[in-house]
Amino acid sequence: MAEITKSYEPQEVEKKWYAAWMAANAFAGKEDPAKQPYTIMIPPPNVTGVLTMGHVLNNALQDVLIRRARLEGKAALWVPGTDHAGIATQTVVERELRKEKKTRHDLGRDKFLEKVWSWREEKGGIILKQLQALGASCDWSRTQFTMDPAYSKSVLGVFIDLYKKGNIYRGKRMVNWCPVSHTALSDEEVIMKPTKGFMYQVRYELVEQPGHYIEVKTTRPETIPGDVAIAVHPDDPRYATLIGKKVRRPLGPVAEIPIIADQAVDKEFGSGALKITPAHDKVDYEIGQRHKLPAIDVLNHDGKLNDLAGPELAGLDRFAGRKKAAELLKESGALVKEEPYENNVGYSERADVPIEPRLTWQWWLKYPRVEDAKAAVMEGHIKFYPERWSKVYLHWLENIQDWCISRQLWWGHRIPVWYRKGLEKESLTEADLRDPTKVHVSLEGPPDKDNWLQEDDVLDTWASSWLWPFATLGWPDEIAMAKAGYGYFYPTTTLVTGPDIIFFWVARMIMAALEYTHPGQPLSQCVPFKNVYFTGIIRDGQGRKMSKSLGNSPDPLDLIAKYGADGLRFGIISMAPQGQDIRFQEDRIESGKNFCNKLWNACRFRQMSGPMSDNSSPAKIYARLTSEQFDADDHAIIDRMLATTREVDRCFAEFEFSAAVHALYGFFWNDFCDWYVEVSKTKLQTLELKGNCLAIQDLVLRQTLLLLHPFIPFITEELWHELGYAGPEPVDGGAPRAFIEDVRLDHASQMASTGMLHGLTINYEAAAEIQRIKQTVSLLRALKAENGEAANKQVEFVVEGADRQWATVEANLAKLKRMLGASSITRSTTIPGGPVCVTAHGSWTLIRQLKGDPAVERARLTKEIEALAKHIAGTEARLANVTFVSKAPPAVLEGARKQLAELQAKKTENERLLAGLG
RNA sequence: GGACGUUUAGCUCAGUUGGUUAGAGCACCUCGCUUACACCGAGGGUGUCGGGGGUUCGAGUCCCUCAACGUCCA
Repeated sequence: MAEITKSYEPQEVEKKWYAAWMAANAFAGKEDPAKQPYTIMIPPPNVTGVLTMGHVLNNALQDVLIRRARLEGKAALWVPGTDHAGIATQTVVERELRKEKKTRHDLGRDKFLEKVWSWREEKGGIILKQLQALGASCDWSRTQFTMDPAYSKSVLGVFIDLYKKGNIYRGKRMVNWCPVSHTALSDEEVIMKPTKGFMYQVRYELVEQPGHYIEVKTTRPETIPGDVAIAVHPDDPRYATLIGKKVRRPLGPVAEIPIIADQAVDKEFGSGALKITPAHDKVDYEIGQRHKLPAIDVLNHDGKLNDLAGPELAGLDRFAGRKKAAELLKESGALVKEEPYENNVGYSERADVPIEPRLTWQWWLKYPRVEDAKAAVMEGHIKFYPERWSKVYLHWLENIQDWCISRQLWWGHRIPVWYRKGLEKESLTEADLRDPTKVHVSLEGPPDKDNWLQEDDVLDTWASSWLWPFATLGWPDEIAMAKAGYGYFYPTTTLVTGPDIIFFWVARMIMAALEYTHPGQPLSQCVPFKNVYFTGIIRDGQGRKMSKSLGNSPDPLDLIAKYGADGLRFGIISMAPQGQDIRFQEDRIESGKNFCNKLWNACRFRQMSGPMSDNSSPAKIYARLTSEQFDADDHAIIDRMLATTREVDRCFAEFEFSAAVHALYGFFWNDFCDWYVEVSKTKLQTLELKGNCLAIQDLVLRQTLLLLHPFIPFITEELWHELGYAGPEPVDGGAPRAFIEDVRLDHASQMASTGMLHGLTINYEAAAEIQRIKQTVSLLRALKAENGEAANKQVEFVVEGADRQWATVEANLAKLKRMLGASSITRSTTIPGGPVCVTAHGSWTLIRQLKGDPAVERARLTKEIEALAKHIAGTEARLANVTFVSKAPPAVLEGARKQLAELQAKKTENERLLAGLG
C-alpha cells in the first residue's frame, strides 16, 4: 500500500468517492423487511436556485442523519427534488424576456411556458449537482419535480377532491395583490415592514353646512377618489349630529358621500373620523359591506391609477399619484397638514414592493384537518426540535384563515376548472359553480373542450409542495406507490427545515397528510414525518441575514474548493447549535479543514508506525489485542472512546449535531492525538509492546472513522480503505468491494459488551490514574516554560516523594520522559534546590546549570500557597456551615472533604519547600 | 400590543436535571520544524456570567422585575 500524502488534498478524494458511491448505487433506498426504515424528503429547493449557505447546513444535516441511519443498519431513503417555485421562476424568465424588450403576453401562454420549460431544462439541475459536491447521499434515481406529470396529477387530484368536498370555493374578496407580479398572494407571502411616509390631514366640506369641515387622516391620499363614505364611531359626541349628513369628496370626480356610524372606527385615532375606501383597504371593505356601500377601484392591476381617479391622476403610478394628490389637495385648500409618518406596510415577499389590498375573484381553501393537525403535535406523534416551535405552530392553527390558492401566473398547475363558453365568469353564483352544465371540474377536462374555457389561474406553489412527503412516493397511484415503497417508507422519519416556513410548508404538509394518507388509521400512521428539526438561520458576521443584494453570502462552492466538502460540513455543523441562529465565521470552516488534516495525519502516522495487520473486522482487531500488556493509557483511551461513543449516541437521540462534532473533535484531537499517540511513541520502540499498541490504535481509529463518517463522509471513506477496514481491495485497482456504510456502527453499550466478549475489561482505576499523570505533566511542562526551557529541550528532573508516588512514576517512566522532554527523572530524598513544583506524584525539581534566583522561587511558591489558602478557606467555611453539612447530599459532602484534604496536603508541601529555600 | 429567543473571555459561542477554582474554537503573546501533522506541538486568561431583587446550605443554571438586541404574530 502506498504511503498517503503529507497533507489531505480533498479534491481528488471527493470526486473519486462520489463517483464510486454512485456507480455502486450506494444511495438507493431499498425496502428490506429485516431492517427499520429511515426516510427523509428533501425540502425541495427552487428549480432555478443555486446553493446557499442555508442549503449547505440544511442538507449537510440531512446527509448526516441518513448516513448515520445506514451505519446503524437501517434502510435509509433520502428523496431529492426541486420545486417549480411559481412566482420566482416566472419572474426570472420574464426578466430574461425583458432584455429582448418583450413581455410574456407578447409570446402568449403556450410559447411562454415552452420558454420556462427550456429554461428549467437548462438551469434546473444546477442545485442538485451542487448538492452532490457537498456529498449529499440522496437516492438520485427518485429525483422529483413538482411539475412532473405524476406529481401534477396528484396536485390536481387533490384540488378536485377538496372542491368536491366543499373545502374549495371561488369568491370575490380582498386579497394581497402584488402590482409587480400581477397576482394575488397569500397572507404568508406578505412581509410587514415599518415604512417611512407621510400622514396627510385632509378636510371634507359638509354639504349641508358649507364652510364647515370634517377632518380625516390618511397615508394614501391618492385613494380619495375611491372614497364612498366618512365613518365615525356611533358613540362619538363630536359627530353625533353629523351622522347621516353628507360631505364633498375633495379629490377626483365630484361626488357627495355620506357620513356613517360604525363600531369599527377608533375614536382615539386622529380626529376620530375615517375615510372609507372599500376597494383599497380591508377594514374599509368590511365597513362598506355592512353599510352596503359600493367599492370604487381606482387602481389598475399594475398599481397605476385609472380613470375613476379623475383626469389629473389617471395613468400615474400609485406613488407618483400620491404626490400629485397631495399637491392637488394643497392647491384646493383641502390639505390641512402633512407630516412625516412611519407605519407598517405589507410588502410582497418576492417582488419586495408594497402590496395592494385588492378586490378580486380568487379560489380559496378551507383547510382540512385543522384539529387533527394540532393534536398530532400536542400528542407527540410529531416532535419538534427545538420544542418551542410547536407553540408558534399551534398559535397559527388557532387563528387559521382560509388560504388563497389561486395565482394569476402561467407557470404552475393550471386549475382544472372549465367554464362553459358564453358565461360571465365574474357573475357565477355558488349554485352555478356546482352546476356541471356550467362549470366542469376534472383532471381530463370536458370531452367537448371547444365549448369550454379553462380557468386561467394556476395554484399557489405551496398548494403543490404540501403533498411532498407522500406524492414523492407515488401517491395516489397504487402501482407507483407499491414501486416506491410507500407502505414501507411512509410516514417519513425526519424533516429538516427552517422555522421560517412553518406556516408555508410544515403545517400545510401535516394537514394534507392527515387528510390523504392511511385513511382510517390512527394519527401516528398518517403524519407525514415523526420529527421536525428546525435549523437556525445563517447570518453574516454582523448578524444580518444573508442575501444576494447585500452580497454577504459566501459561495459554498468556493468554500468547498478552499476547504473541501468535509471541511465545510464539519465547520458549519460545529457552529450551529440546536435552535440558535448562526453567525457565519469562515475560520470555523478552516478549523473543519484542519480537523480533516489532523485525522489524515493521525492515520498516516499509524501507517508509518508499522505494517497494517488484518483490520477487516472488529473480531480480527480484538484478536490482536493482548490484554495482559494493557497499561493505564490503553485503559484510559478505550474508556474515553466508549464515553465519546455514548455521547454521540445521545446527541443523535436529541438532535444535537454541533455537540456531537465537538465531542468527537475533543476526543480525537486531545485524548487520542495529543496524548495517546504521543505516549504510543515510546511503546512502539519496544518490539513486544508494539503489536498490542497498534491494535489499540486500529480499534480507536476504526471507531472514530465510523462516528465521524456521517459528518465528513469523503475523508473517512478514503481512510477506511487506506487502513484496511474495508478488507482486501481489488488487486486490479477496480471498484472497491465494500464501503464504510456497509458495516454496522454499534452503540456504546453494544461496543462495551463486544469488548467484554473478547476479554477486554476496562480498569477504571488505571484510567483515573492517567488523569492525574496528565495533570502532573501539565504542571511540569509549565514549570519548564516558566523557566525559559523550550518544550523539546531535554532536562533533568529530581523527584522527592513517597514510595507510592515514586512507584507510579517508575511504572510510567518512559512515557513521562517523552511527554516532559526529560533526559532523566531520578528519585531523591532531598530537595536539591531550583525551580520546584508540587504534584500528585511528589515534588519535582527542575535541574538547571544556573540555579534559579531564590527570590523568584520564593515569590512563586508564596503565590501558590496564597491561592491554595484562599481555596482552603472557602472549602472550610462551607464544611463549617451546619446547614450545608446537614442538607447537602453525602456525595457532595464527601467530595468537599476529600478536596480539602488534598488542598491542605499540597499547601503543606509547598510550605515545606518554601522553608527549605531558607 | 402579544409570543418567543438572545445577553457568559477581545470575537463567535458551549455550559445536560442547581453542587469543586465557569469552558471551547478563533484571535493574541512566548518558545519550539522533537522520527504523523507548522493545516502542527508546548505554555500563557485579570470574565461585575446584561442590571436589580428573590428562593436555597449552595444560583451562570430556578422564580420575579427592568433594560438592550433579534425574530414571529397582530
